[in-house]
Amino acid sequence: MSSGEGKFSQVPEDDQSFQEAWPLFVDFLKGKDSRITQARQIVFERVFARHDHFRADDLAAELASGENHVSRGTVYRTLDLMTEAGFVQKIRDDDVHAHYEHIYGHGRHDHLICEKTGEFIEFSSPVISDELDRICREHGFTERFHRIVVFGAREDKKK
Amino acid sequence: MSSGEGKFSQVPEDDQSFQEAWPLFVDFLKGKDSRITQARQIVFERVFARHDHFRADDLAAELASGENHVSRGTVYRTLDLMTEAGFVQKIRDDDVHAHYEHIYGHGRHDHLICEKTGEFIEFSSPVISDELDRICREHGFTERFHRIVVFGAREDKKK
DNA sequence: ATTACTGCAAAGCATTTGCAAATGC
DNA sequence: GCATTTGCAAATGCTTTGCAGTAAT
Repeated sequence: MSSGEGKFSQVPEDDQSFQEAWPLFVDFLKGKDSRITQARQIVFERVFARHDHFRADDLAAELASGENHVSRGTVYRTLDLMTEAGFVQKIRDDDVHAHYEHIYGHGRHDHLICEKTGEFIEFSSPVISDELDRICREHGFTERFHRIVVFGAREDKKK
Repeated sequence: MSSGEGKFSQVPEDDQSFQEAWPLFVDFLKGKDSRITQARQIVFERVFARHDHFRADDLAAELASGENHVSRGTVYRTLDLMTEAGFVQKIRDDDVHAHYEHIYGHGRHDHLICEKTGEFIEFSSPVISDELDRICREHGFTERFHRIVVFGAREDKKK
């Protein structure tokens, strides 16, 4: 898909994130009396190797037929664990397919989704966060997390 | 895609909304060389009779076995038409099931979703809209529509 | 009379699950 | 050596679709 001006491309951030995050996931699993398995590590690593968002079934397909086989079921199961542990967030919307992205080291953010190119543009806004806080308070509501998705199109650069 | 030019009804009663909206849907269908059928009217009416949001499959199940039979396929097809015409909006999120709600006479709004009760609390915020506008502009992005969902829980009031 | 629409049931398809075999601890 | 996981594949469950009959124009 888009490959051009990757603003993160010069930083080996993903790899570093992985190095930092994996031990945390290990702890998480231990805390649940769950096991540190090869399949889980493969999935975890693959998720961190991906940039931005990805489709669950896409990842599953990729891993189901690579050299590091991980079955579809296991990919979905591991993605659930990673969500529970807070390493990925689900961003499923108008699409039937579940999308995920890893958030460790990124911080929460939301997206503008270009319907022409499928591109995901990240943004985050304290103004909106504050306002949502206010709204929640007003309704006696405690937020666990929120999701904002703006559908539309990126304007063409001046022709 | 905004609705209700100038005619801000003070009475957002569902029945009245239906009375106002149905002719507009008729026009929409005529404009597409589509037919005004009994099934479509039943679905349309049922949607307006519902308060707030509902699940597509729920509506389909209801109509598939009532006195006014409308088959599942037709319900889904009609819901698509209504979405295209702007009478309902899809609010699908963490759930596999598609949710809809009619927006005619309500105006766009977003939701706090209580994970304990499944309750949908509506809100709308000019502050957020303005901020989103600003963000879109900043990214050279044209919004078609957006969706904000806040997951969490409503605090117990008393007791 | 046309031709779109409906109903039904079968097909799609992402995701989940049951169970025997494999693997972590 | 046991319990948890994995890998299949079969099952789910919402949604879509093909087709023949039905209804709208």
